Amino acid sequence: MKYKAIRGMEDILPKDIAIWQWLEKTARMELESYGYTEIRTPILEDTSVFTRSIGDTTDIVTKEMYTFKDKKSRSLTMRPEGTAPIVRSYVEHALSQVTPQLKLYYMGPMFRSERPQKGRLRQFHQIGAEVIGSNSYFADAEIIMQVSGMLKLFGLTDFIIKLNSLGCKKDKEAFAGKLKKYLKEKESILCKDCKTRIKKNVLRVLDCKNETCVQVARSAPGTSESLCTPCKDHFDKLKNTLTKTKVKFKETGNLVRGLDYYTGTVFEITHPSLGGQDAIGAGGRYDSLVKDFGGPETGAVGYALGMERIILGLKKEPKGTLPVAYVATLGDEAKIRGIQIAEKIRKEMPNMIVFTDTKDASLKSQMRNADKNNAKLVVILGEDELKISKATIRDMATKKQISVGLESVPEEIKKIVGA
RNA sequence: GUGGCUAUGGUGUAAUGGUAGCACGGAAGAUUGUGGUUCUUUUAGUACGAGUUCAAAUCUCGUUAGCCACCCCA
Repeated sequence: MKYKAIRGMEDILPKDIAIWQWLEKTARMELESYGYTEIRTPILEDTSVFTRSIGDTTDIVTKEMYTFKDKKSRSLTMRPEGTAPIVRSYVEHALSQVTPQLKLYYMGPMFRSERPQKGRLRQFHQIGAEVIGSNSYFADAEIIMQVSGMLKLFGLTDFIIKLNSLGCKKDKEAFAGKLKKYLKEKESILCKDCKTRIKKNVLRVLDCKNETCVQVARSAPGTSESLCTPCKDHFDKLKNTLTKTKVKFKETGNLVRGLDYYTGTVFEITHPSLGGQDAIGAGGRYDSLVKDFGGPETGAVGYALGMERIILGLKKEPKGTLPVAYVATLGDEAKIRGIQIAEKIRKEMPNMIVFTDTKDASLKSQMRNADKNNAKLVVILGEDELKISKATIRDMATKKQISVGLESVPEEIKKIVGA
């Protein structure tokens, strides 16, 4: 086997495509019913789009990005996530001038050069949504409600929405300072990773899995204590709204996101059946990002779902239900007529899949092929039929065959299918 | 990125260092124009590269890839 797909990048084969298409279709319908419209941004961006927004000390930026130079020595990066490019686009095209509030969704491949595992690829796919232009807790509530409903629509049941608030930029900084101070005192008993985290990304110490670190974190100052009054109010109202609208969530004080741009509300959706990579989605508020990109002060919330992980959590796969017809032909003359008849059936019945023989195979093997493709009926066209200008239609289930005029084949098929 | 486990036809599996076999799948056929069951035939493999040995799927090393844990994350 000489050629292989690049490590961590997978082909989605025909046998698996149905679930992908179904997921995409369902997500589109659901998101559009909430007033979201799709946005498509390029896969390549100027590297600084990500370094500035995600944070240049975060792991995503320091070791996981596919970054390279183009022929003119510009540093380009394959998008590791969807929010930063959207905000870039939002500011570039001054979309804040078009409408005060914009609801956007996207779906497509993202790239991160991590060590692949189950549920973790280097090219993976996300579905995401962003509400740009609202500071209100209600935007947070609606987006969480929406994602929760959509996951249920996908057929996922036992997911958990973890919820926390990091507070506004000031709160976040104050909290980081407080935490840093506290951890410095305990530094000697922390694990190696956490020691570097104190310098690079203090908040992450809170969700370290090391036992002593967990204990240290338990008595550390929590995010909730350092929220300013408006932030606390925002968070309380959000929780209240979710409770009243019966969206289940779990307040998780040590939930911290890995991307620097998050402020205020953060949430993470996990699914227990997925093992190590159990986060199927995550999101939060990023109120200063639009401004960081040079736009106006704009509140925004969003989330992203990992499609591969959702598929792993799904139990049943949907099956295609379109009826199938197979046009079996024998001889050159019949082949031509067969192609024409197939065309006619397709035109009159757009919801039917019509196969024709493309190999000049024997009738036997054409029948076999028809069966393999789950054909409901076969139109047989051979020399005998041509002589009398008729075609034979065989109902595969009942084995009944009828002889009909060439012109009326589509009509007869309609009768059999019951359309 | 670190550590561990693994690698045999398309898929799932077998082979004390000594003939790579089985099942499923694919293809063709079973008196020449009719599918699903059955039967026959056929197809296709030791991930890659070195080494040890008379002899390697099997032992050693390297590479690559997958899985698991960590890291991180969707």
